[in-house]
Amino acid sequence: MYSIQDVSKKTGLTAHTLRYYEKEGLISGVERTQGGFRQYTDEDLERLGLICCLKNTGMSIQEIARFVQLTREGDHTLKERVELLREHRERVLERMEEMQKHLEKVTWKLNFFSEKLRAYEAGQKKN
Amino acid sequence: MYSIQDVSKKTGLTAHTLRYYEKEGLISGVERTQGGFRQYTDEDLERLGLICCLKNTGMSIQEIARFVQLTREGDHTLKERVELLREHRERVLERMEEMQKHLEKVTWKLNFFSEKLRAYEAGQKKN
DNA sequence: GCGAACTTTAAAGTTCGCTCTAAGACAGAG
DNA sequence: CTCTGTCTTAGAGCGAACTTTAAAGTTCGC
Repeated sequence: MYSIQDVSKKTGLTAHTLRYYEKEGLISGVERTQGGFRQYTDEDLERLGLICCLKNTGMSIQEIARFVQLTREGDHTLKERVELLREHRERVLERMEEMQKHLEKVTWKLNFFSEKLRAYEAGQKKN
Repeated sequence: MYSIQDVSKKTGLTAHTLRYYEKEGLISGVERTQGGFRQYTDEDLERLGLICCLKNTGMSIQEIARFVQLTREGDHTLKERVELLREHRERVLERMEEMQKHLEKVTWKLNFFSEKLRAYEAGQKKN
């Protein structure tokens, strides 16, 4: 059992953000102490792990909430969940390809400027 | 010479966004007709191309504005520009690696659910 | 030279994903 | 017990990147 601070340290999310995620339906059913403090289980941490992966690959809070909702509904939503993940994966791959392409142009420009800089500095030295 | 609409079509940015970029210092010195309408040159389009690459790879509007500002200042800023691009490139590569890693976990989860779905559907069919 | 469609500006509004605040409850050390 | 620090909630605030609005000016086909 982990306090919200423990989980904050483990995940890198702030306690505020963890509460926010809970409010938005990203992580449901977190247990409480008799005093009302959150107590996260190892399973909660697992679930948070997937959530972070989805978020980090650019899924919106809303879509993640949708996914979590489906998970809670049980096995009859498996198909929809598979589709949701597949589509997400597809989108991410496309985005990464595009980024790759755009990064290449940046790299090209970087090399261009590097060369120009070399020439410029050579010119400076002469005077 | 291109109107703002022409450029909008060519770049995929809206006319609103183009004006916004200009206001934020991303694209400066666009010529005007006697009536005050923007007239973009091929060179402007070139510059917009790089801006889109930077933006698409996650550079903030502010940083791009900084880069453009340096460019305007002349060759003595070449070194700083090279550094700026190099750092950006480094950050992007890191981010892409991380995304790759997180996407792998998503893919793993996707396969897991696919398998579970197959089993579930097989179970359904039996009844 | 008229009217529809397009352009201009400044400024307000929107969405996302947090982030912070306030006010009160609770826990553990001494 | 009391003190200090952490927890709770609802709700306000924030920064980024647009997006929309309003009111006025311009262009162009007929």
